[in-house]
Formats: sequence, C-alpha cells, structure tokens
Amino acid sequence: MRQIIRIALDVPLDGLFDYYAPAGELLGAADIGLRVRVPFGRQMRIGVLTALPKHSELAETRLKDADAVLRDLPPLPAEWFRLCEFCAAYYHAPLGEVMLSTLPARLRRIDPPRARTPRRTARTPFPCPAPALTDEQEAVLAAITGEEGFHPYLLHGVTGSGKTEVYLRLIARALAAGRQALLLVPEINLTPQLEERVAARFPDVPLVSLHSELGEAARAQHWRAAFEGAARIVLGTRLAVFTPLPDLGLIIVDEEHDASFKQQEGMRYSARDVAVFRARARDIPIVLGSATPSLESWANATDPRTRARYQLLTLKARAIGGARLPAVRRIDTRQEKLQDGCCDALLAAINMRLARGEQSLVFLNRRGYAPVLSCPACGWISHCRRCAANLVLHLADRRLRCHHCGFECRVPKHCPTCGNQDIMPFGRGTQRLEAALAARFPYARVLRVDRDAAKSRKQWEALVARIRAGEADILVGTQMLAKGHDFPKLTLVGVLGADAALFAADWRAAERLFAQLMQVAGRAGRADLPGEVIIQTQYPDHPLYAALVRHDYAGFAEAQLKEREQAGFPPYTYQAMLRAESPHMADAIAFLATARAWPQAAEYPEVMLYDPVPMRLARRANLERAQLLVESPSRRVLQAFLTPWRSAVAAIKTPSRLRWHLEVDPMAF
DNA sequence: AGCACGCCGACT
DNA sequence: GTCGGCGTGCTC
Repeated sequence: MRQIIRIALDVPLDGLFDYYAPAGELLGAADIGLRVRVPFGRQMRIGVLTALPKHSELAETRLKDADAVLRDLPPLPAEWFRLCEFCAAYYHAPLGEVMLSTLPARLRRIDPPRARTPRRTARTPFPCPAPALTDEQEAVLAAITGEEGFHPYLLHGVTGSGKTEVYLRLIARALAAGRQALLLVPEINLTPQLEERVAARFPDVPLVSLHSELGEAARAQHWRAAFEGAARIVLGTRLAVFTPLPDLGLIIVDEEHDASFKQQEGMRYSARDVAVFRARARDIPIVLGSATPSLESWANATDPRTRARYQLLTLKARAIGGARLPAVRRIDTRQEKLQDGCCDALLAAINMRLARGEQSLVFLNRRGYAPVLSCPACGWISHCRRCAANLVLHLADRRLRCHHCGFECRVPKHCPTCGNQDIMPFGRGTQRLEAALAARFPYARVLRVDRDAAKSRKQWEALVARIRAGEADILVGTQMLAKGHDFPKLTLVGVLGADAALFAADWRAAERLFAQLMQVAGRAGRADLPGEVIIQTQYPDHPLYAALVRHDYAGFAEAQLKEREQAGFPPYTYQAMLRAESPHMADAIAFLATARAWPQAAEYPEVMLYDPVPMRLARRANLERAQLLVESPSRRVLQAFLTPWRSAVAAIKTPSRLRWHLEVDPMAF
C-alpha cells in the first residue's frame, strides 16, 4: 500500500493529478505546499503538493511514481492556497495553472540553475526625513488609524496632493507593528522612482521590488526574501499580488484605476480585485489610491446602495506650497484655422514658454508619422495583410508598421495598385507633430517621447533625465508621458486629437479619456510656476471637457455612473466574455453560437447571452476573432452560470486551429 | 498546452 | 522511397 499524493500541475485541464509518493518518502500534512517533480505524459514537470488523499479516483495501476519532492523552498502556506483557489474559481481557470503561473519562473523549472551567491545590490539611498503633513493628510491618516481588520479605503487625491506621503506613513505604521507592507503600482516605468522614494524614507528596512523586467534570478531572489519574511516592504506590479507574505499587514494599490492591473493573457485577473480579496481573507486594511478612481471603486465608495463598501478619503489640495491646479482652456477647432494641427492659442502659448525658458508638452496619443498612407488617385490605403487595421507610416525609419501584429515593410515609392508617385500620409502622429514643431520653432529643442523613442527602460530613463535636466523645450508625447513623473519646468500642456474617444464604440472610453486628461493636465505647473492646459476640440461643450475645466472628477463620475446605470452597464451589471479566434471567422462564430445554445442556459433566467459578434479588431495576425458577451445583474448568478457553462464549452468539439478563452469582468471590448 | 502518433503531398 | 504538413488524442 503506497502513499498517494495529489499534485496541481500547470496544464489547461481541470482537476488535480494523483501520484505515488517517491520511493522511500513518507509525507505528512506539514509537507503540503511543497513543490514536487513528476513525470507527466512524456515530460517532467513541477507541480505543487495539494493533498494526501487516502484513495485515488483513478485505478491505482494508472498512477505513476513522483520523481522527487523539492525541499529547497518551505511549503507554500495555506493562505496562498486560498488565494489561488479563489482566483481559479472566480476567473474559471484550472487551479494548477493559477498556482504555477503565480510562482517565479525559476521555481517552475525542472533543472533549477544552482543559486549563486546573491549579488549585493548596493543601494545607498539618501535618507530623507518625513516632511510635515498637511491638514488633509493628517485627517486621512487619522481616519485610517486604529482600524483593525479588513477595511478597504478609497483614497481620492488630485495629482500632487501627496498620496505617496500618506502611503509612506501607513507603511511606517505597518512596519512599526511588525508587519510587512505590499505596495502595488501599475507600471514598470514608475517603479524605480517610487522605489527610490520608499528606500530613502526607510533606509534600514529591507525592501524588494517584483516586476516583469527583473531577470529570472533576481525575481526568484526577491520573491523568496518576501516569502521568507526577510523583506518587509514589497513593491511590485500586478504579478506581485500573489507573493506569499507571512507578516502581511497592509496592502496599497496606487493608481488603482490603471488598466495595467488587468492581466490580458493567460488567467485574466484584476490585481486590484485580487488584492481586495486578499485583504479581506487576511483581515487587514487595503488602500486604493487614485486621482481618478475607476468607476467601480467610486461606486463602491459613494453609492448608498452598496452601503459604502469602501470608505472614501479625500485629498483636495496640492501638497506642494502654493502650487495650484492648472487653468484648463478649451479651444473650439471648428472656429479655428489650424497650422500643423495646432491652433493659434497653443502656438502662442508655446512661444511664451520658450521666451520664459519653461517647457511645453503637446499630448497626442498616436505614435508614428501618420496613421495611414493613401493614394489620392485610386483610393488605395495602407492595409495590414494580416489584420483588419491600417499600416502606420513611420517616417523616422521609412517603414510602414502594423501596431497590432508587428508586421512592417518599406514605404512604397509609388502606389502599389495604380503606380501614382504622389501617395500621401493622412492624419497626424507624434513623429509628424515633432517635425512640424521643430520647423515652426527652429531654435527650440523638440523631444518626442513615445514607445518608439523609449523602447527600453534604459531609453525611457535617459529621456526622463534629459527632460528633468532642462535639455528640451517642447515635448511631444503619448500617454507614456502622462503618468507619474514631475517635470518642474513644465507649465503648458496642449492636448490634440482627444475627441475620437468621446464617441468610441467602447463605452469605457470616456472614463479612460477623462483619467488620461486629468493625469496629463497634472503634469503642468507642479512647482511654483502656474500651469496651463489647452484642449483642442470640436466639442467644447461636451460634459467631459466641462468637468475637466472644473477639475471635477466627482461630477464626471456621478454623471457617468448615472449613464451606466440607465444603459445597464457595469458596475450595475456583471459581465463575462467568451472569445474565440480561428483562421476563419465562420468557425469562431459557429463555436460561440454552439456555446450560446447550451440547453441548460434556460435554467438561468437572470443571465443574458448576447449574439456572437466579430471583435472590433476582427482580424489580428491572420486570426479572425469573435466574442460572446454574458451578463447578469447578479455576480452570484453569473458565477453560478459560468461554472457549468465553461465545462459545457470545453466539451464542444472545435476545429483544431480554434482557440478560446473566458474572461470574467472584461475591461476592453 | 505540449507531445506523439498517423496518414497524405513534394523533395533527394 | 522519406521529410513534414497538421488532424486527433492523451496526459495521474
């Protein structure tokens, strides 16, 4: 009679796998959570020991022997199991896939490279004493003090109001209580800056960062320090939310509205939502911070029907002495003659900054030279052969590029269909704007900051350093530049081409645009220099811009929530999306139609299944994509439906090239 | 998801 | 004659 062990494996199959314990090993309850190496099919894999069952459902003759129990790492704790189980259940992903995908790659490897002596990361932060708090910050901290147990807070603070200082004080409190603090940030771009600031405040406290740009070795090392409790502060991007932390006492989610908390591959989870679950399970406070909270969080904090699930805390004033919110002006471009896409007022304002030695930023969320190349003679336009999208003209290196699949080619010298020599760029991107401004202001130093100019982290940091050193007068940038960094000499922000998002098919576009414009406006005038924002628009009376002029997030959010409620959109309804992709649209649609026709669906009258439709980008990289929206006014009902439905969907016989996935709480449509 | 087995088209 | 295309089926 040999001991049976139950293993979670990283395979897209439901259920766990039973093995015999390796010869000569007797495992006990304390070993649950250890990693185990097992033969699976024709390969070896790493799994996690989840149980020691008395019997297996499988005939014992079919069980294989596990290869080895790995003891290089202590067992993963029960709390981490519960977190993974919650995600597996809520996002309808196989447990093994969830568990293994949340571990650093090195711990999933069959042949772990011998751990080398950890390199001393010589971090000598300049110790930085805590500044005096504003009255508002005091009030916020007082509201949080003394709260034991699970308590979710939404910290709404305008850019520059000193949210980070509040975080630092809360972290200090957690540390003093002998707890670890987990600080989640949206983007890798912002982590070094914040890490420096946290390290400077707590020079003697072990701190680690966890993000995808760390090398495999560093990632494993940091993760381990956090897991073993050596690191007391953990700062990381979304993947860090799964790090087991023995003494966790506080979670902070900075910029909680940010879309990068949503994983868009594999298990499509929201790190912010997982963080809230984790805080509740562990019975500790969590602070979600933002200048423009997600409407979900705002509703949770303000809608009386949700009985104020989150406690709202507000920072209204800018913390830096004398700094005020920038004046926002709308310029009606229907009344204006534009030059290179810019109105006179913007050009004059840039001129004034140049004269005063200050910086200007022109925000245009479209990279490349022009979004499409076209032939005026025959109407040819530069389509991507693999996607339902246009090829973008990149004049900097004379290439046409697809921003969806990465296809690129040389710019043709003449029209491929009619031979016309005069093919024309249509529309305007950052490269074209950069060139135009450089020609218009020949003595100004124009710097473009977009994903093409800042491909790597290094390039990005070099650009930021140049801007801060005052080596640029006019910045042309995409949303990359909207986030996080303060540029003390930047006093003018111009916004071009924002209108498109007002009437986008995606009903979340307005929310994103408002957040983005609030953020980019926050770049202007942070120090003692007053800031100005000029928005060029054909719809100056649009309520979104009107709210922006008033810096009125709350007014905007309330109006949006009212619209959402009337239209029956989240957060007043709960959604899941089944997506399929295949070389042929008909196969994708047919698959979704079969899924929709699930006979038992009739037993869930509160669940609405929409018609399968092609996705907005209907073809990408030669795969045609379609989606099926599932909706319910009740989260519980939706979940109850999804579990059996997913099993039924998994049993549908599909053409071999068809891929599908189910996404709970989809963000992008 | 991997990975093998298996049965049909153009290469040495 | 075989290299390799991807259809099908299995993994404790």
